[in-house]
Amino acid sequence: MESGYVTLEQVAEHAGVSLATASRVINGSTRQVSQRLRDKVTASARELGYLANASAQTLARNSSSLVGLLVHDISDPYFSSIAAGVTRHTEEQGLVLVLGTTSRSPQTESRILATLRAHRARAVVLVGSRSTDEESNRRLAEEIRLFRRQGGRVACVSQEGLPADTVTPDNHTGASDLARRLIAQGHREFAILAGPTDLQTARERLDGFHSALSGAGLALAHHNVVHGAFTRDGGYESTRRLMAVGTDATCLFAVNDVMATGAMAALRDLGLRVPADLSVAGFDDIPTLRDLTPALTTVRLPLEEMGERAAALALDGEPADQPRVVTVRGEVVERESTAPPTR
Amino acid sequence: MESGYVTLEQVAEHAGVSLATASRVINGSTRQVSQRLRDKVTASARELGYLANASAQTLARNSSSLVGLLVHDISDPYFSSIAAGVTRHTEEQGLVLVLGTTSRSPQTESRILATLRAHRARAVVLVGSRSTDEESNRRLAEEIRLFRRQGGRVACVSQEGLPADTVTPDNHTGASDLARRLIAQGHREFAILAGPTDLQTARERLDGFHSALSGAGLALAHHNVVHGAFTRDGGYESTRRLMAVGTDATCLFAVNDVMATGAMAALRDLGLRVPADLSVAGFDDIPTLRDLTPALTTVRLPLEEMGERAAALALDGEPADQPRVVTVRGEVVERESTAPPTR
DNA sequence: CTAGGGTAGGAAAGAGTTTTCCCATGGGCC
DNA sequence: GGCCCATGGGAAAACTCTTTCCTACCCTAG
Repeated sequence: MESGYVTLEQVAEHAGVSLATASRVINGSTRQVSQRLRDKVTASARELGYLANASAQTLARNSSSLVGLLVHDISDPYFSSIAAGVTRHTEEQGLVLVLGTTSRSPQTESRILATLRAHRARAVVLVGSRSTDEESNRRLAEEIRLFRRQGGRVACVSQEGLPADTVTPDNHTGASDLARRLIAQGHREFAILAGPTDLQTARERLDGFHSALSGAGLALAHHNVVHGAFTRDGGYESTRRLMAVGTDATCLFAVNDVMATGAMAALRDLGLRVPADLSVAGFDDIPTLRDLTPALTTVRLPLEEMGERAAALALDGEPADQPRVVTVRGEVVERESTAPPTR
Repeated sequence: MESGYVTLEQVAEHAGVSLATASRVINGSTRQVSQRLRDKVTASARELGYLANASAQTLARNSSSLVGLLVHDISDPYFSSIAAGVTRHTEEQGLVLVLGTTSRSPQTESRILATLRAHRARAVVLVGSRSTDEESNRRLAEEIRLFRRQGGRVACVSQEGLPADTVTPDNHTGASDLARRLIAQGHREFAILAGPTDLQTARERLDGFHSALSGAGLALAHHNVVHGAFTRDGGYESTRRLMAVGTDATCLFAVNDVMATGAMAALRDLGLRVPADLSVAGFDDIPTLRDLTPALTTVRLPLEEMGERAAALALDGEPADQPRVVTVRGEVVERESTAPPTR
């Protein structure tokens, strides 16, 4: 009470019982304790202000209540939406969420995974597509195997192909659906802000969009595909590059919403109106960005729910021996940022 | 190597030294170890893939590498921006960040603080104004004292008056400065989305705005002050209520940016143009919302930096015996959402 | 009335580190 | 040459729990 901590031993002594009995009362083991002693122990614990030492419990039980969450950048609303879902699920179960920010660096990712392993974390949720680089994927897979060998569980969001359960959007279908809707609006020439070349998610969305165009007998000019960073500023900069050389496109598809936001800002700075001069579409339907004007035509993903489901995969039920994949369909949401072309 | 873990004892045995020596090499204590043994131990550790058990270390050292971060809602960009700053600082120091989401519930807050105490967390950063409710503040203060008595450190963002270091924006001055700029634009009648009545931050911003109006000899009509939730939807709903009864104001001040976003959405839905029909101003300058159109006139706060400084207060240097307060000045940013009134 | 089985309680052995304390060795100094 | 001190190494205690194993007791059945 005075300074420092109250230990279970003190509680036991105060209650006049053994350490074992006190432990059984406090954590409720399989063993029964008589009501009389039970009352005495709980009364003593309350009186002394006992709070179990989580490290000691982790050590003794060899299993902790920590759950890791790895994101690239927590200030990106895409990640914070998913994080909210993961948080909800872990908090419901009385678990502790450890937030790791990788800044898109595989080394940092490995470092954080090792730390979680050191803490005997119960599970970890990896969010965000990683690169298609073979070497770093191999190392990540190895890190995941180590984690699982120690009894930890792993789930991913948007990252198939790893030895772990996954919740992933159907990027290909979503982008195809979007493309067909834009074609139905009358668009024939498209430009694409395709994100980084080595990012799986970006690539799938590009492919899906592309294949729908092909299906409609439309071609995608090479100079109308611009690669750049998967961020708001990447979208801005890619758009400036695109417009600097000029484009015949009537509709611009950015492979995610934050890039689309950057694109709209760039177009505004160039004095172009959306959708009058150029339509713009995104992907994700990030809640925070729904108040943009003109409102963004995009593919809605249930981000928070995806986080929750990933957490559930990593925490609930029995661990699967085969990686499970939960695919989430996106739904096209048509808003004001796209309109039939005027030329 | 096989399954489970490698312990320090195995490393020691493999290297042919005692457990004590191995421990000294791995963590680098004050004691010297000869280069010869040092090399043997590090080689063995690497070969066996040794990873220290963090719980055992925490137990033995009675101090962990966990740092708590408490926010109301991580998907709110205000909090995620601050979280990014805190993350940066903790990650630099090799510490582990635990994210707690309180959903604005004092009970949840207490529960999470207790959990952090159980884990012997090194420090905790509390973000976000709490209510002016005496009772819950008293209990929070008590919780903080418990935490500090156990050697933990505490820092707050936007919450003065607790027994802990604080980084806080100068809400009063910021709001006053904003009011004066709006008056200079020609506005004379203002409406205010004042947020919850019991939220300290909201109240300070209201007061600051109000006092600048008084200073300019302007009154603030009672029916032009609307209270509501401190969120985007709160702003939307407050605006609908305000406009339902009608207002003579030419400028609407929302006490934070997310509320201002809701306000702009509501006005758009009502067919009103910003700023032509009504100017709108906010507070915070949240990065994610900078791409709104019309761009929001607001008071810029260096959110990420505030998070970083709070983390620094909680982690660097010596703990202060007196609570330290770092005040951050906000800077008015005039953008397109406000313009001289047309009537 | 005794043997057997079930149950509540406690002693003690872990769990994997750090750290204290003790010992041995070697060097410097008189 | 003997003494003292500094230094590096190791044994063992400490940290706070959980859990196994043992004992004592009571109840029931034969």
